[in-house]
Amino acid sequence: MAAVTAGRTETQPLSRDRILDVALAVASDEGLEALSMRRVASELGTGAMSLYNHVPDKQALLDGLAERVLTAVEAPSGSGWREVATTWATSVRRTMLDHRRLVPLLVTPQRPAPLLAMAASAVQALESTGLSADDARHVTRLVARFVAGSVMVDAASTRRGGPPRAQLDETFDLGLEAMLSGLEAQLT
Amino acid sequence: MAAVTAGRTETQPLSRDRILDVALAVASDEGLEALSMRRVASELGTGAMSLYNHVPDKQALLDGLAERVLTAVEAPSGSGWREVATTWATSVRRTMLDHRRLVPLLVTPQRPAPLLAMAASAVQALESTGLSADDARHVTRLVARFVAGSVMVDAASTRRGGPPRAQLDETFDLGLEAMLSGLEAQLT
DNA sequence: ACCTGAACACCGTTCAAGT
DNA sequence: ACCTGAACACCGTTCAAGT
Repeated sequence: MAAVTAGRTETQPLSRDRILDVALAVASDEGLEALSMRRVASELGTGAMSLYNHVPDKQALLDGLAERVLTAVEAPSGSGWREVATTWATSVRRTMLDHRRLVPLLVTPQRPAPLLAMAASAVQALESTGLSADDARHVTRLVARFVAGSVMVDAASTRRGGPPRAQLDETFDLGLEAMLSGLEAQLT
Repeated sequence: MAAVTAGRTETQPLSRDRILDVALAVASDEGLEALSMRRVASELGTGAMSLYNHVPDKQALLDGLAERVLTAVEAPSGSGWREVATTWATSVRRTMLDHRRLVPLLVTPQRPAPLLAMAASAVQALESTGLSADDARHVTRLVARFVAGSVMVDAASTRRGGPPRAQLDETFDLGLEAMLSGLEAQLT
């Protein structure tokens, strides 16, 4: 909301960054349905067409939004593969739930989904703990699926008056633990 | 495609069922982006407003579509809880992947997501195998999350030239097995 | 070069008028 | 009662005209 108000100041020049700032504020406050080129432009005190000097089209704006949000995911760390997988999964989930209304954009089955793009770094981190390339891919693939589903469900249920966040966190932690224990038996 | 063509026959009266038939055909063939009230109406040889005599609004049409697709999910069966969980998860995934382009609608974090609605029947089936109510809910919650994430990822990757379906199936089966083995240790 | 108003081809839905 | 055309308030984007 603060960002939206700041966006109304008409002195600063238009830029991709300022456009993304406003787009993020609108989508966070009012949801993806409210995010239109015309709306972002009017928030910036200009016409829709002015945005096209800084962004090729709306899809590119959405991609930029997803990319910006996901830079907050911390690099996976830890010495054991389970620890690496856990910190990665937890960080991805926390980041996405920090932007509940953007979740469909972050997990969507369009384009090279950002979630899958991040998978490469997870695979690498897992390999550095001693896992084989095959095992690292296997673990990443399945953890990513569980995280994606959890984020969808959790974002949906916190929007309505679902269970408290603490309970969703606990369910996630238990599920991740179960998945990792089960995977351990499948490693070569 | 066949349904769309059949829809052009202008003799039959309009009905919710015929509208859903056409909507399903359009969305399956051309994706959810192509699905509009005006498009469905024109496919039926009438104007957009005629649809509103049988469907309150577009959201209700989408809900009807999701509901219709998900009736194909088989009732979970089996004597042990693992077998019940496996048949349910597999049936939900297969049904959703039979309608790849509808997946965002089926797993979306809006409204009482149909996936969660179906969860109640899974909980009941699990309880009938001897699981406690708490355990049945725990297993259902986590399996549903894994299934939702898997379907999102699988629908996205088969749309592009991703890995063959057989490999995605195997990844899913292994992941489900891992999840269930891990959950087994958490049961009371 | 960068910007932008008018215009085009769409949306979902309200409303009033038809049968 | 059921149906539906015109109209309203929106979309994203092209194109031509401005600076």
